Amino acid sequence: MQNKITNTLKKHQLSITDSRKKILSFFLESGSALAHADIEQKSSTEFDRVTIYRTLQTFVEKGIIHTIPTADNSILYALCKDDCIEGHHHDDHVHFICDECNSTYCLDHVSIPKVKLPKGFTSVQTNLVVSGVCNKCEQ
Amino acid sequence: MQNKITNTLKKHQLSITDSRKKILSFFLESGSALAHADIEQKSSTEFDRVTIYRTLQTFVEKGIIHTIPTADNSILYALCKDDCIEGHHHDDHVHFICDECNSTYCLDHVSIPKVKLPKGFTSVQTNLVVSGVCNKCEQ
DNA sequence: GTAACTGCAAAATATTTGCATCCTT
DNA sequence: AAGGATGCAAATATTTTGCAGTTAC
Repeated sequence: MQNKITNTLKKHQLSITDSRKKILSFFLESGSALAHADIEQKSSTEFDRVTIYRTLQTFVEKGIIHTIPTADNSILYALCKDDCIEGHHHDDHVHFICDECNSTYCLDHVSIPKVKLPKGFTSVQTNLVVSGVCNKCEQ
Repeated sequence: MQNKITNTLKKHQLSITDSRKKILSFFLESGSALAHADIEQKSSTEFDRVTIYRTLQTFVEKGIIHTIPTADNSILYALCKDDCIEGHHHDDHVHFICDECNSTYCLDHVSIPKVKLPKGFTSVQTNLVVSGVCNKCEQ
């Protein structure tokens, strides 16, 4: 785990610092998407609010995480798959938000179907967010 | 136009006030989605920032407008089609954001294809946002 | 040693709330 | 007249920026 973390940071030419390691581990452990507030809560007073902002921003720029648009306007961040190149995300997968537990998942193996746009419209990127009940809350 | 506006407000049991009429007219005129900031800019000093917040919130509650999640975390609002019932939006259509002119459109006639979710996941709502180049910026 | 990163303080921005006043019905 | 809507002020929350001190390499 610690190895995976430092490797990821190294691969993106970021220096290995405590806050970066910690924040990255939050994502790996949770398996779901996190909001700025989630991280702040998890970390308590370990590091500064500002550091979280800057770290998340850096991670997005480097292609380690990506943002997920949500209906309620909170920004969510989730780990990118390995083939996200710097400045060029491959986010064409489905995001799922559970209405029960409020977790957000990247359904990487569910791909977004092509949609037919009206004449004159050209698609560059597509974002699909499904909300409902996840497999943990099901029953 | 003025008729349509007052009718819409009446239909949702809202009292007809200047700010509501004005804000509703912005949506009808623009034809695309608007952010809080857009409205503030259009209205200049006609009415208070707080009134805009409250009006947008009321409109969303009443089903006159709905929010659109965007990647850059700005909240956008757009008119609902007539069959949005209070507290129960029918937003299952595609939203399109133009990277050139930054306008957002509701493509009401483009429906969202069903996606197959992993076992245990149940879909309640689906949100599809496509970004690219719109028909006005095309060429 | 140097460049990059962090923490703190503070500025800038965005959003919410309370209350008195005004407007719609 | 009564209830709802607005404006203003202020409280709260969120995000950004500058700079000095610290840390990674």
